[in-house]
Amino acid sequence: MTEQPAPRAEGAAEAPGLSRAQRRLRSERRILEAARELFARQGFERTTIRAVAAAAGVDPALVMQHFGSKQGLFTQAVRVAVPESPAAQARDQEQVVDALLGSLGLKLDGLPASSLAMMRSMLTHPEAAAHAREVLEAQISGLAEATAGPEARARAALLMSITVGVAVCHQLLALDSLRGTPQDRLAALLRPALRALLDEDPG
Amino acid sequence: MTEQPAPRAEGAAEAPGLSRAQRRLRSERRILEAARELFARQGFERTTIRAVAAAAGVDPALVMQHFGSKQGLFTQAVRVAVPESPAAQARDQEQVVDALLGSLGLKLDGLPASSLAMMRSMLTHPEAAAHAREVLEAQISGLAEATAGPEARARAALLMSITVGVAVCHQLLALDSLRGTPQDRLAALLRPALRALLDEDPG
DNA sequence: CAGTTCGCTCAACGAGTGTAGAGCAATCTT
DNA sequence: AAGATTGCTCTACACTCGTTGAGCGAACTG
Repeated sequence: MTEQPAPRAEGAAEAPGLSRAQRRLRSERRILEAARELFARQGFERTTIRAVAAAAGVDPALVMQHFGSKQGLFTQAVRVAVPESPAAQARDQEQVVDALLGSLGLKLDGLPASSLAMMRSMLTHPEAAAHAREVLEAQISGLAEATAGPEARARAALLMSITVGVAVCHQLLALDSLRGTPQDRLAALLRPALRALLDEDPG
Repeated sequence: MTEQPAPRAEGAAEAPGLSRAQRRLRSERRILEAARELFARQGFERTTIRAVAAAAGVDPALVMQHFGSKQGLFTQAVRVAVPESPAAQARDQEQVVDALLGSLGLKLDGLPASSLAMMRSMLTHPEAAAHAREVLEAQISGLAEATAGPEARARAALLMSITVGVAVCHQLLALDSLRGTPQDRLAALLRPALRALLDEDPG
């Protein structure tokens, strides 16, 4: 019927058996989770603190209290264990290719929300761009070290660019032509291209 | 010295010999040019009409009068002759590869501001995303038709994804590892990878 | 040269944003 | 059980944004 006017959910009545610290932690997690999802879907600028708070079932001011500012919330939401270079412990080129395809989110069920949030905002939000550059350059370094050979860094940069491109088109733009193809087929088609960038040939 | 308090540049004193229609057109062009540059640099949401107007040396209200709304301005700024599929009149695979590398902005001196504006905003602005999908799918169709072979559409989609990825990383993120490599070298390194996606091999 | 047109600016509104401070009520302490 | 602590909400401020309508003055028309 008529919607209950939110019975003054004092943040207390629900979840009866939790301590104050536990409830605080639970709120923080809920906010972070909601923030990641919204940042991943709409990017930094279109995501409002009010929307995050509403999605988390919480007052906007609480978000400020926990994370200091919208930027602080974004930083926390995006900062997760920085994925080590996809080729950290790869022994041969085939393992490098496997690692790259894995980091694409083609295998498994997509990339984590935090990664999507960073990617979604990296073209419009300066801090996200800086973070993206940092992460990508680090991965390129690892990749270049693993591949060696002439122009290793340029090759590695192109490999990461390809990864970014496929991730962007598939996960963020959701191109039908990509979504309509099974992920293992995409990986299979992509594999020779990645191999071609790893091979040393007389250019 | 102290800056002149803008001597009431009535839009008339300057450019003495132009007719009203000519001045109107000149204003429109200036606004569009400023808009393209700002949209390309900061994306849709961070670009304000006030900033565009200031960059064009014009009152914000004039922008509204010319383009109706911020969205209208963006649409006009981004709508340019849709680039025909990079492989429209390609005869063999090598010409397809050339066309792809060309549409990357690696050759010449980068992509036009209108393309950069669309790319910059395509992850955060729904209209830009729709436009990007439309353009990319069209190019994929043309590419798939030119390449034929098994799974042609998936291959074409991956080719466009690679193009997008390199363009994003090079033109928008400005990754040092890419900017530090001559563009012809990047093209040369990329070529075998693109070829690998065009070749039909038993997968 | 008088009257009209119109490109343009000025000033302002209303909505939405990030953010800060006061206060409540449930939990923790003694 | 009384007091101190604190997670949380309410209210509101200051600001910026897109957008609008009135009006000015130069360019056009006769």
